Amino acid sequence: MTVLDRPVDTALSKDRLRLWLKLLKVTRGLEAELRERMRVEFGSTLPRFDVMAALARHPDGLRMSALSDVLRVSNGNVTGIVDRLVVEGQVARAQVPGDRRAQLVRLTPEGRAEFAQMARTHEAWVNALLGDVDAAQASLLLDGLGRLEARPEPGGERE
Amino acid sequence: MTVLDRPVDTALSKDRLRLWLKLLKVTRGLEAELRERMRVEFGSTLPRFDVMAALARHPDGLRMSALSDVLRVSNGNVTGIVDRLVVEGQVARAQVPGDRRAQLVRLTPEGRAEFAQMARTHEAWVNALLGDVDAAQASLLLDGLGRLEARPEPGGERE
DNA sequence: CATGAATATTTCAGGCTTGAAGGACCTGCG
DNA sequence: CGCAGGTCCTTCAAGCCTGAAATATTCATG
Repeated sequence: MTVLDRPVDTALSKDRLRLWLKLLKVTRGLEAELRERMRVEFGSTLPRFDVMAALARHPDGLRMSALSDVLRVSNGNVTGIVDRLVVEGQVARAQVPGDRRAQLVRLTPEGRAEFAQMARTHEAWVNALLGDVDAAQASLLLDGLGRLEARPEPGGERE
Repeated sequence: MTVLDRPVDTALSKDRLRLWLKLLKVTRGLEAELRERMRVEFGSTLPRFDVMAALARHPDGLRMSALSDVLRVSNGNVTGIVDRLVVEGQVARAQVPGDRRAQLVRLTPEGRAEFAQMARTHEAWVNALLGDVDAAQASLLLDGLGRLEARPEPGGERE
Protein backbone atom coordinates (compact mmCIF):
# COMPACT_ATOMS: atom_id res chain seq x y z
CA MET A 1 0.00 0.00 0.00
CA THR A 2 3.00 2.27 0.41
CA VAL A 3 2.70 3.40 -3.19
CA LEU A 4 -0.59 5.10 -2.34
CA ASP A 5 0.83 7.06 0.56
CA ARG A 6 2.66 9.65 -1.45
CA PRO A 7 1.56 11.84 -4.33
CA VAL A 8 1.94 10.29 -7.78
CA ASP A 9 2.07 13.30 -9.99
CA THR A 10 4.11 12.11 -12.90
CA ALA A 11 3.26 13.26 -16.40
CA LEU A 12 2.19 9.73 -17.28
CA SER A 13 -0.10 9.55 -14.31
CA LYS A 14 -1.77 12.76 -15.41
CA ASP A 15 -2.11 11.40 -18.94
CA ARG A 16 -3.79 8.29 -17.66
CA LEU A 17 -6.13 10.35 -15.51
CA ARG A 18 -7.02 12.49 -18.50
CA LEU A 19 -7.65 9.36 -20.53
CA TRP A 20 -9.95 7.99 -17.86
CA LEU A 21 -11.89 11.23 -17.63
CA LYS A 22 -12.29 11.34 -21.37
CA LEU A 23 -13.45 7.75 -21.42
CA LEU A 24 -16.04 8.54 -18.80
CA LYS A 25 -17.19 11.63 -20.62
CA VAL A 26 -17.55 9.97 -24.00
CA THR A 27 -19.29 6.91 -22.60
CA ARG A 28 -21.71 8.91 -20.49
CA GLY A 29 -22.52 11.18 -23.40
CA LEU A 30 -23.33 8.34 -25.74
CA GLU A 31 -25.19 6.46 -23.05
CA ALA A 32 -27.34 9.48 -22.23
CA GLU A 33 -28.25 9.86 -25.88
CA LEU A 34 -29.14 6.18 -26.23
CA ARG A 35 -31.13 6.19 -23.00
CA GLU A 36 -33.13 9.17 -24.14
CA ARG A 37 -33.91 7.59 -27.51
CA MET A 38 -34.84 4.31 -25.84
CA ARG A 39 -37.22 6.17 -23.60
CA VAL A 40 -38.84 8.25 -26.33
CA GLU A 41 -38.93 5.62 -29.04
CA PHE A 42 -39.72 2.48 -27.06
CA GLY A 43 -40.76 3.64 -23.61
CA SER A 44 -37.99 1.44 -22.31
CA THR A 45 -34.58 1.68 -20.72
CA LEU A 46 -31.06 0.47 -21.33
CA PRO A 47 -31.04 -1.93 -18.39
CA ARG A 48 -34.20 -3.61 -19.67
CA PHE A 49 -32.65 -3.74 -23.13
CA ASP A 50 -29.53 -5.33 -21.69
CA VAL A 51 -31.54 -8.02 -19.95
CA MET A 52 -33.50 -8.76 -23.08
CA ALA A 53 -30.30 -8.91 -25.13
CA ALA A 54 -28.81 -11.44 -22.74
CA LEU A 55 -31.97 -13.54 -22.89
CA ALA A 56 -32.08 -13.29 -26.67
CA ARG A 57 -28.64 -14.85 -26.77
CA HIS A 58 -29.86 -17.71 -24.55
CA PRO A 59 -33.09 -19.08 -25.99
CA ASP A 60 -33.22 -21.82 -23.38
CA GLY A 61 -33.42 -19.23 -20.64
CA LEU A 62 -31.10 -18.13 -17.90
CA ARG A 63 -31.26 -18.39 -14.15
CA MET A 64 -31.42 -15.16 -12.22
CA SER A 65 -27.88 -15.66 -10.97
CA ALA A 66 -26.61 -16.42 -14.48
CA LEU A 67 -28.26 -13.25 -15.72
CA SER A 68 -26.63 -11.36 -12.90
CA ASP A 69 -23.24 -12.83 -13.86
CA VAL A 70 -23.59 -12.12 -17.56
CA LEU A 71 -24.67 -8.54 -16.99
CA ARG A 72 -22.25 -7.97 -14.13
CA VAL A 73 -24.98 -6.48 -12.07
CA SER A 74 -26.07 -7.30 -8.53
CA ASN A 75 -28.55 -10.06 -7.85
CA GLY A 76 -31.10 -7.81 -6.26
CA ASN A 77 -31.00 -5.47 -9.20
CA VAL A 78 -31.84 -8.21 -11.66
CA THR A 79 -34.85 -9.15 -9.55
CA GLY A 80 -36.31 -5.69 -9.98
CA ILE A 81 -35.66 -5.37 -13.69
CA VAL A 82 -37.05 -8.82 -14.43
CA ASP A 83 -40.09 -8.05 -12.29
CA ARG A 84 -40.88 -5.10 -14.51
CA LEU A 85 -40.26 -7.03 -17.72
CA VAL A 86 -42.63 -9.72 -16.46
CA VAL A 87 -45.31 -7.14 -15.80
CA GLU A 88 -44.79 -5.82 -19.32
CA GLY A 89 -45.15 -9.36 -20.64
CA GLN A 90 -41.78 -9.46 -22.35
CA VAL A 91 -40.24 -12.02 -20.08
CA ALA A 92 -41.50 -15.06 -18.18
CA ARG A 93 -40.19 -16.98 -15.20
CA ALA A 94 -40.33 -20.75 -15.05
CA GLN A 95 -39.43 -23.26 -12.39
CA VAL A 96 -36.30 -25.32 -12.83
CA PRO A 97 -37.34 -28.98 -12.61
CA GLY A 98 -34.65 -30.27 -10.29
CA ASP A 99 -34.23 -27.21 -8.08
CA ARG A 100 -37.03 -25.38 -6.37
CA ARG A 101 -34.79 -22.45 -5.47
CA ALA A 102 -33.96 -21.53 -9.04
CA GLN A 103 -35.90 -19.64 -11.68
CA LEU A 104 -35.44 -19.89 -15.41
CA VAL A 105 -36.07 -16.59 -17.14
CA ARG A 106 -36.97 -16.44 -20.82
CA LEU A 107 -38.18 -13.98 -23.40
CA THR A 108 -41.82 -14.44 -24.28
CA PRO A 109 -42.66 -14.47 -28.00
CA GLU A 110 -43.78 -10.84 -27.63
CA GLY A 111 -40.54 -10.03 -25.88
CA ARG A 112 -38.57 -11.69 -28.64
CA ALA A 113 -40.37 -9.71 -31.32
CA GLU A 114 -40.04 -6.45 -29.42
CA PHE A 115 -36.36 -7.07 -28.83
CA ALA A 116 -35.68 -7.74 -32.51
CA GLN A 117 -37.12 -4.36 -33.34
CA MET A 118 -35.24 -2.60 -30.58
CA ALA A 119 -31.98 -4.26 -31.48
CA ARG A 120 -32.20 -3.22 -35.10
CA THR A 121 -32.95 0.37 -34.19
CA HIS A 122 -30.32 0.42 -31.47
CA GLU A 123 -27.66 -0.74 -33.89
CA ALA A 124 -28.67 1.97 -36.32
CA TRP A 125 -28.41 4.59 -33.57
CA VAL A 126 -24.94 3.44 -32.59
CA ASN A 127 -23.92 3.29 -36.21
CA ALA A 128 -25.00 6.89 -36.68
CA LEU A 129 -23.55 8.17 -33.41
CA LEU A 130 -20.18 6.61 -34.25
CA GLY A 131 -20.44 7.74 -37.84
CA ASP A 132 -17.01 9.35 -37.79
CA VAL A 133 -15.28 6.07 -37.06
CA ASP A 134 -14.19 3.96 -39.98
CA ALA A 135 -13.27 0.30 -39.82
CA ALA A 136 -9.56 0.88 -39.24
CA GLN A 137 -10.17 3.36 -36.43
CA ALA A 138 -12.72 1.06 -34.87
CA SER A 139 -10.32 -1.84 -34.72
CA LEU A 140 -7.55 0.40 -33.45
CA LEU A 141 -9.75 1.71 -30.66
CA LEU A 142 -11.14 -1.71 -29.86
CA ASP A 143 -7.62 -2.95 -29.46
CA GLY A 144 -6.57 0.00 -27.32
CA LEU A 145 -9.56 -0.40 -25.08
CA GLY A 146 -8.69 -4.04 -24.54
CA ARG A 147 -5.51 -2.82 -22.96
CA LEU A 148 -7.30 -0.99 -20.20
CA GLU A 149 -9.79 -3.62 -19.35
CA ALA A 150 -9.93 -4.08 -15.59
CA ARG A 151 -8.75 -7.62 -15.18
CA PRO A 152 -10.40 -9.61 -12.42
CA GLU A 153 -8.10 -9.53 -9.44
CA PRO A 154 -5.77 -12.52 -9.12
CA GLY A 155 -7.64 -15.48 -7.73
CA GLY A 156 -10.92 -14.16 -9.07
CA GLU A 157 -13.27 -15.90 -11.46
CA ARG A 158 -12.15 -16.95 -14.89
CA GLU A 159 -14.15 -17.33 -18.10
CA MET B 1 -36.21 8.73 -40.47
CA THR B 2 -36.32 6.32 -43.38
CA VAL B 3 -32.79 5.17 -42.64
CA LEU B 4 -33.99 3.63 -39.38
CA ASP B 5 -36.77 1.65 -40.98
CA ARG B 6 -34.65 -1.06 -42.51
CA PRO B 7 -31.91 -3.26 -41.06
CA VAL B 8 -28.44 -1.79 -41.13
CA ASP B 9 -26.29 -4.83 -40.92
CA THR B 10 -23.13 -3.81 -42.68
CA ALA B 11 -19.81 -5.03 -41.41
CA LEU B 12 -18.91 -1.51 -40.39
CA SER B 13 -22.11 -1.11 -38.43
CA LYS B 14 -21.31 -4.30 -36.53
CA ASP B 15 -17.80 -3.05 -35.87
CA ARG B 16 -19.14 0.19 -34.46
CA LEU B 17 -21.59 -1.70 -32.29
CA ARG B 18 -18.80 -3.91 -30.99
CA LEU B 19 -16.74 -0.83 -30.26
CA TRP B 20 -19.60 0.74 -28.32
CA LEU B 21 -20.18 -2.41 -26.31
CA LYS B 22 -16.49 -2.63 -25.50
CA LEU B 23 -16.42 1.00 -24.48
CA LEU B 24 -19.35 0.41 -22.18
CA LYS B 25 -17.79 -2.70 -20.70
CA VAL B 26 -14.41 -1.15 -20.03
CA THR B 27 -15.86 2.03 -18.58
CA ARG B 28 -18.31 0.21 -16.34
CA GLY B 29 -15.61 -2.14 -15.12
CA LEU B 30 -13.25 0.65 -14.17
CA GLU B 31 -16.05 2.70 -12.69
CA ALA B 32 -17.23 -0.20 -10.54
CA GLU B 33 -13.70 -0.68 -9.22
CA LEU B 34 -13.31 3.01 -8.42
CA ARG B 35 -16.75 3.20 -6.80
CA GLU B 36 -15.95 0.24 -4.58
CA ARG B 37 -12.63 1.74 -3.49
CA MET B 38 -14.23 5.10 -2.87
CA ARG B 39 -16.80 3.43 -0.68
CA VAL B 40 -14.35 1.30 1.30
CA GLU B 41 -11.55 3.83 1.61
CA PHE B 42 -13.47 7.06 2.06
CA GLY B 43 -17.05 6.08 2.76
CA SER B 44 -17.95 8.22 -0.20
CA THR B 45 -19.19 7.92 -3.77
CA LEU B 46 -18.13 8.96 -7.24
CA PRO B 47 -20.96 11.49 -7.66
CA ARG B 48 -19.94 13.21 -4.43
CA PHE B 49 -16.34 13.16 -5.59
CA ASP B 50 -17.37 14.69 -8.92
CA VAL B 51 -19.19 17.51 -7.19
CA MET B 52 -16.26 18.20 -4.91
CA ALA B 53 -13.89 18.15 -7.88
CA ALA B 54 -15.99 20.72 -9.70
CA LEU B 55 -16.08 22.92 -6.61
CA ALA B 56 -12.36 22.54 -6.09
CA ARG B 57 -11.84 23.98 -9.55
CA HIS B 58 -14.03 26.96 -8.64
CA PRO B 59 -12.90 28.39 -5.33
CA ASP B 60 -15.39 31.23 -5.56
CA GLY B 61 -18.23 28.76 -5.59
CA LEU B 62 -20.76 27.69 -8.17
CA ARG B 63 -24.48 28.08 -8.43
CA MET B 64 -26.54 24.94 -8.36
CA SER B 65 -27.39 25.35 -12.02
CA ALA B 66 -23.75 25.95 -12.97
CA LEU B 67 -22.83 22.79 -11.09
CA SER B 68 -25.53 20.95 -12.95
CA ASP B 69 -24.17 22.25 -16.26
CA VAL B 70 -20.56 21.42 -15.49
CA LEU B 71 -21.40 17.90 -14.37
CA ARG B 72 -24.01 17.36 -17.06
CA VAL B 73 -26.40 16.06 -14.53
CA SER B 74 -30.00 17.05 -13.86
CA ASN B 75 -30.83 19.91 -11.56
CA GLY B 76 -32.76 17.82 -9.10
CA ASN B 77 -29.93 15.38 -8.85
CA VAL B 78 -27.45 18.06 -7.81
CA THR B 79 -29.82 19.18 -5.07
CA GLY B 80 -29.71 15.74 -3.46
CA ILE B 81 -25.96 15.26 -3.69
CA VAL B 82 -25.22 18.72 -2.34
CA ASP B 83 -27.73 18.15 0.48
CA ARG B 84 -25.72 15.14 1.61
CA LEU B 85 -22.40 16.92 1.27
CA VAL B 86 -23.78 19.74 3.40
CA VAL B 87 -24.83 17.28 6.09
CA GLU B 88 -21.33 15.83 6.00
CA GLY B 89 -19.91 19.32 6.38
CA GLN B 90 -17.85 19.23 3.21
CA VAL B 91 -19.83 21.83 1.34
CA ALA B 92 -21.73 24.96 2.29
CA ARG B 93 -24.47 26.95 0.62
CA ALA B 94 -24.47 30.73 0.62
CA GLN B 95 -26.92 33.31 -0.62
CA VAL B 96 -26.07 35.25 -3.74
CA PRO B 97 -26.32 38.95 -2.86
CA GLY B 98 -28.31 40.22 -5.81
CA ASP B 99 -30.54 37.20 -6.37
CA ARG B 100 -32.61 35.51 -3.71
CA ARG B 101 -33.33 32.51 -5.95
CA ALA B 102 -29.74 31.48 -6.38
CA GLN B 103 -27.40 29.58 -4.10
CA LEU B 104 -23.64 29.68 -4.16
CA VAL B 105 -22.10 26.34 -3.26
CA ARG B 106 -18.55 26.08 -1.95
CA LEU B 107 -16.22 23.57 -0.40
CA THR B 108 -15.72 24.11 3.31
CA PRO B 109 -12.12 24.03 4.56
CA GLU B 110 -12.77 20.46 5.74
CA GLY B 111 -14.18 19.61 2.34
CA ARG B 112 -11.16 21.10 0.66
CA ALA B 113 -8.78 19.05 2.79
CA GLU B 114 -10.79 15.89 2.35
CA PHE B 115 -10.94 16.40 -1.39
CA ALA B 116 -7.18 16.90 -1.68
CA GLN B 117 -6.67 13.53 -0.04
CA MET B 118 -9.29 11.81 -2.17
CA ALA B 119 -7.96 13.32 -5.38
CA ARG B 120 -4.42 12.15 -4.70
CA THR B 121 -5.57 8.62 -3.96
CA HIS B 122 -7.99 8.59 -6.86
CA GLU B 123 -5.24 9.55 -9.26
CA ALA B 124 -3.05 6.78 -7.93
CA TRP B 125 -5.86 4.27 -8.39
CA VAL B 126 -6.41 5.31 -11.98
CA ASN B 127 -2.70 5.30 -12.60
CA ALA B 128 -2.51 1.72 -11.35
CA LEU B 129 -5.64 0.52 -13.11
CA LEU B 130 -4.38 1.91 -16.40
CA GLY B 131 -0.89 0.67 -15.72
CA ASP B 132 -0.62 -1.08 -19.07
CA VAL B 133 -1.03 2.16 -20.97
CA ASP B 134 2.09 4.11 -21.82
CA ALA B 135 2.18 7.74 -22.88
CA ALA B 136 1.98 7.03 -26.60
CA GLN B 137 -0.96 4.70 -26.23
CA ALA B 138 -2.71 7.13 -23.94
CA SER B 139 -2.46 9.94 -26.44
CA LEU B 140 -3.54 7.65 -29.26
CA LEU B 141 -6.59 6.52 -27.34
CA LEU B 142 -7.41 10.01 -26.17
CA ASP B 143 -7.35 11.14 -29.76
CA GLY B 144 -9.48 8.25 -30.95
CA LEU B 145 -12.03 8.84 -28.22
CA GLY B 146 -12.34 12.45 -29.28
CA ARG B 147 -13.61 11.17 -32.58
CA LEU B 148 -16.62 9.52 -31.03
CA GLU B 149 -17.63 12.27 -28.74
CA ALA B 150 -21.37 12.84 -29.05
CA ARG B 151 -21.55 16.34 -30.42
CA PRO B 152 -24.43 18.47 -29.18
CA GLU B 153 -27.15 18.38 -31.81
CA PRO B 154 -27.17 21.30 -34.23
CA GLY B 155 -28.79 24.31 -32.66
CA GLY B 156 -27.90 23.05 -29.20
CA GLU B 157 -25.72 24.70 -26.63
CA ARG B 158 -22.13 25.57 -27.41
CA GLU B 159 -19.08 25.78 -25.13
C1' DC C 1 -31.06 -39.51 8.24
C1' DA C 2 -29.68 -35.14 10.44
C1' DT C 3 -27.58 -31.08 10.19
C1' DG C 4 -24.45 -27.55 8.92
C1' DA C 5 -22.53 -25.38 4.85
C1' DA C 6 -23.43 -23.82 0.38
C1' DT C 7 -26.49 -22.02 -3.25
C1' DA C 8 -30.48 -19.31 -5.40
C1' DT C 9 -33.26 -15.72 -4.89
C1' DT C 10 -35.71 -11.87 -2.71
C1' DT C 11 -36.04 -8.03 0.33
C1' DC C 12 -34.36 -3.89 2.16
C1' DA C 13 -32.18 0.69 3.07
C1' DG C 14 -29.60 4.07 1.05
C1' DG C 15 -28.08 6.52 -2.75
C1' DC C 16 -27.97 8.12 -7.73
C1' DT C 17 -30.58 9.59 -11.83
C1' DT C 18 -34.08 11.43 -14.74
C1' DG C 19 -37.96 14.24 -16.37
C1' DA C 20 -41.76 16.84 -14.96
C1' DA C 21 -44.18 19.87 -11.96
C1' DG C 22 -44.22 23.54 -8.60
C1' DG C 23 -42.74 27.71 -6.00
C1' DA C 24 -40.05 31.70 -5.43
C1' DC C 25 -37.94 35.34 -7.56
C1' DC C 26 -36.31 38.51 -11.26
C1' DT C 27 -36.74 41.36 -15.46
C1' DG C 28 -38.50 43.81 -19.19
C1' DC C 29 -42.20 45.98 -21.28
C1' DG C 30 -46.48 48.21 -21.61
C1' DC D 1 -46.54 50.23 -11.43
C1' DG D 2 -48.23 45.51 -12.89
C1' DC D 3 -47.65 41.45 -14.82
C1' DA D 4 -45.94 37.91 -18.32
C1' DG D 5 -42.40 35.16 -19.13
C1' DG D 6 -38.05 33.56 -17.90
C1' DT D 7 -34.64 31.81 -14.35
C1' DC D 8 -33.17 29.22 -10.14
C1' DC D 9 -33.96 25.80 -7.32
C1' DT D 10 -36.54 22.04 -4.96
C1' DT D 11 -39.78 18.33 -4.81
C1' DC D 12 -41.61 14.22 -6.54
C1' DA D 13 -42.42 9.60 -8.63
C1' DA D 14 -40.26 6.08 -10.87
C1' DG D 15 -36.49 3.40 -11.92
C1' DC D 16 -31.62 1.74 -11.49
C1' DC D 17 -27.92 0.09 -8.47
C1' DT D 18 -25.35 -1.73 -4.54
C1' DG D 19 -24.19 -4.43 -0.46
C1' DA D 20 -26.13 -6.81 3.26
C1' DA D 21 -29.58 -9.50 5.51
C1' DA D 22 -33.27 -12.75 5.27
C1' DT D 23 -35.56 -17.08 3.18
C1' DA D 24 -35.70 -21.27 0.88
C1' DT D 25 -33.81 -25.03 -0.74
C1' DT D 26 -30.11 -28.35 -1.81
C1' DC D 27 -26.04 -30.89 -0.76
C1' DA D 28 -22.32 -33.15 1.71
C1' DT D 29 -20.79 -35.46 5.53
C1' DG D 30 -20.88 -37.96 9.32
